[in-house]
Amino acid sequence: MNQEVKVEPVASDFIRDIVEADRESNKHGGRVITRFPPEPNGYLHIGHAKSICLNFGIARDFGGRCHLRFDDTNPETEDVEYVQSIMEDVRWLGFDWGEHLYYASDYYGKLYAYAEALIQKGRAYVCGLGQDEFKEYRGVPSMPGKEPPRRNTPPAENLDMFRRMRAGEFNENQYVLRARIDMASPNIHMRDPVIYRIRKCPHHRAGTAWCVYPMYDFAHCLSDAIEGITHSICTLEFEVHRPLYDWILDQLEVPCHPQQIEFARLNLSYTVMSKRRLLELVRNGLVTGWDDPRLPTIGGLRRRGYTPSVIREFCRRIGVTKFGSLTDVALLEHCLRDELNRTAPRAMAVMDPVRLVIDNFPEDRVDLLDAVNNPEDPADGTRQVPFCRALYIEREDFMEEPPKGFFRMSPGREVRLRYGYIVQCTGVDRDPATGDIRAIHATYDPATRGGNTPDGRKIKGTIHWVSARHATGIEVRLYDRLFMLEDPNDVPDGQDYKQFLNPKSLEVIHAMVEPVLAEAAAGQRFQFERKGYFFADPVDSKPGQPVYNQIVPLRDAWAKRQGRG
RNA sequence: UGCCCGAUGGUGUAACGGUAGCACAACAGACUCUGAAUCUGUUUGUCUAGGUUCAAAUCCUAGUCGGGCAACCA
Repeated sequence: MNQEVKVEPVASDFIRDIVEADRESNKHGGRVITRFPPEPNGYLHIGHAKSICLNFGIARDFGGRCHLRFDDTNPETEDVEYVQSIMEDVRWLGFDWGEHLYYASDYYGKLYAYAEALIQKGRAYVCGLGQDEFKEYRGVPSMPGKEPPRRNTPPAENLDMFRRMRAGEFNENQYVLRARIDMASPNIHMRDPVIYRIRKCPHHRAGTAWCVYPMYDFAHCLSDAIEGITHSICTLEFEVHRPLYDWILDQLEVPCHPQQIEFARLNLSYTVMSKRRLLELVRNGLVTGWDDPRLPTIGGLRRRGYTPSVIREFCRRIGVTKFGSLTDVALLEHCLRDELNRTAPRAMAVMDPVRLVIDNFPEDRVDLLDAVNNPEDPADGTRQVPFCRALYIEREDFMEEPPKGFFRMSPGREVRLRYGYIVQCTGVDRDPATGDIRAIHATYDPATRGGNTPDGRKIKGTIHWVSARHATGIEVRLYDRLFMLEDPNDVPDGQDYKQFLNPKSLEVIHAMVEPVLAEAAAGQRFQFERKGYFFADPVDSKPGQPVYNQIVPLRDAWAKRQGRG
């Protein structure tokens, strides 16, 4: 296991209960072996993280192991590019498969032999029905299917045909190998499912060694058995496949018979999780790529500034059930704030700057003021922040005619400049043409250096600032939810989910920041005081010129109150 | 329509026949050199109808609602 992985206690769930009971009854000789079996045809997202945490977490908690197995049985859609990114993402999440890296494609030889064994038992046959006929013979859920013509062909003939399939004598789609189960089964998956098809397509690992490829249902259960998996955990849509999973293993002489257990996949509010939709957003340029910080992909979350531990904590909190739920993204954001509050150093950045001139502060004087890096972590120490006559403050922190309850800066009132001085606003300069505020004027109280009030007077408002002379302008990207609809998978009739993309999901601004932020290295996280948590983008930052991605804003009771008013 | 699965506050989850609890969210207050954090408090729940039982969120039956399944995808 990766050093970084903390062993967080995980409350039990129905799957852990099963594993625990099996271990106590010595069902699998007390062993616990799980696997995470992605198909290398797309990038991982936070839904996969749930599965990864579950499978690797169970292995860790029960002293077992978890395999990483690429379920690469479809050469047409898979690619090594995905293999690489999936391994990177799993490692980044903090999990380690050790020696146990496997590929279903490495079992092609064994799987082929199992298929021949099934034929020899009279439990599989080569079928030459065309796609339309195939459907017709299969029937529909409410009506039984009927026997395909070759269903009762003797094993020897099927064996010969299957070998010829393998030898490349037939065209794609000309023949398939089918399990011989029950054409009248109420479960469609048991109506003689296809277990091998012909594909004259090179495989990203096996090359051109094969022109017959096993189907998921055949390959998956056998791969599990070959690896000695004890608990084969998958999502709910495979529930109806379980009888087939068990049937295949029961027909063949396999090393063990793993137990398939299904759980509900993760759905997150205001985003989409399906491969198809994610791909559509990327292909149509609606996001900048697979690692767009607005996407729930692992790459996107990493780029946004999420940490592996936040994702793990989130997965721990959502639990595991068989109920198809929609998890509120607010829970994810809570996990983020909870961790970042403890770990992120603070700094000041003014996102929408307006000039503040301290009229009684000497023109050429520079005060270096001590500022606490992280009030939640005294070990993080202090830094010095330069203070001058001309500063920038947040435009929204000044109101000429403040409403009730506003306690920032307004004419005649005192406000604290964080770690600076108590200042009193004396007036504003306006653009004579537009009436816009060009600068705010104030006087400072020299006795309040550091923001202290030796006379004990209470100052309600504290605002952040930067010294105009020492500030650096940098790019900051503010993110909001990708969709305006809580559940983009459930759009009103006749409408497309893409219509509900949030046009304001990305806003690029130029902020004025204090020196520590301008000097930061890519990959560093900060809390911009009173604003939110930000991450120096590892891709676009340059030395001395970081670009910040907003990870998550701070909660804002004032904004909420305004929104309500 | 056939089969499979599910249903506990707004959301996510616990309670494994014996006091419906936790977290997020929301709301109110305290505190505060971040309108953050922290602390305190409040609101809101067992899908319906029968049955079994001293006792049902839990077991049984039926219904309702929701999800899944009819790729030579996984």
